Amino acid sequence: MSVDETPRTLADKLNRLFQTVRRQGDAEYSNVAVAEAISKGEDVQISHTYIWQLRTGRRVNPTIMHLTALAAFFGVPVAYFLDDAETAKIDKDLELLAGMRKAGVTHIALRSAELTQGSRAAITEMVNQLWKLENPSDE
Amino acid sequence: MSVDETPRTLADKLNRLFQTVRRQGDAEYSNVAVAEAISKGEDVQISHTYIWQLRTGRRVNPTIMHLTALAAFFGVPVAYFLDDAETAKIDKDLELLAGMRKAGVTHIALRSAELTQGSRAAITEMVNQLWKLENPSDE
DNA sequence: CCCGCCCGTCAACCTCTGTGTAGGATGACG
DNA sequence: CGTCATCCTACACAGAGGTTGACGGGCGGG
Repeated sequence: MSVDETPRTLADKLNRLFQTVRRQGDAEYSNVAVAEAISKGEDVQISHTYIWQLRTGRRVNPTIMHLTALAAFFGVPVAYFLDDAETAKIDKDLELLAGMRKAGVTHIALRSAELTQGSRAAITEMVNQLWKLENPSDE
Repeated sequence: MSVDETPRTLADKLNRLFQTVRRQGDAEYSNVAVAEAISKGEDVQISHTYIWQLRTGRRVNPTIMHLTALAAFFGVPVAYFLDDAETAKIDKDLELLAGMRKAGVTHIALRSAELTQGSRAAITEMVNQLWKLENPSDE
């Protein structure tokens, strides 16, 4: 992996962290050092062997416990290890909610929730009418 | 866990997702349904039993593989399960959905999102008027 | 009424994550 | 050169993560 490419695999991302996050005197952390620091600082145990396996791509599917501990140690959000294409895909789903809010729908919905049955029915009916008016083709 | 508190444990968060993210006809997804959907859609396998174990807090330390699959299915970023700040933010979105459904206004909100600017403004205004009418005391 | 269907629950089981332990390389110090 | 310290590598194994299969209960339809 070249330095200026964005890391793709979990191993790459972890190695990038070792590469950039160093201790005083710019010496890279060793696997053992990180393992000890984590096992001491957090209340999570991790072995230097396992860190090595993760860095070399021999293990690729850690539990959230270990991943969070590593992220905490290096001072990055856990999402650093997970964000990529996956996140992009998910973000599209969230667009619906975001879009609704941006369109001022939140306002409508929240207040509607506090309305009486009768008023709500009236609103519903009105929305349905408008919707039909604007979407003549759909069912 | 009451509906309006932000969930703390992984089990709570997962249950919250089941509670809010539903399929058409507002029926809650069953564990089996989710397991099948994930095993089919993503290239990750997961068993309905395991989902149950996570929901009931019997297992609390899943691997990133399963966690990402679950997050993807429910349309939230993986960070929802890991980062508490992220959880709170997203939870507010989920609350909106939950509140709307409880009040029977899912219909309104979803369709409003498809309306033109003008119609939406009209609805908003109408809701505000009704709301003021029914809640004279509040600001 | 009973049959089929799907659900949540449970316990036994199997796979793979994560550990213990040790070998070989390298460098510092005497 | 010998010793010590510390690193990365390797591999077998313990145990936690995840699955399988079965049981009992609720519900709708013939």
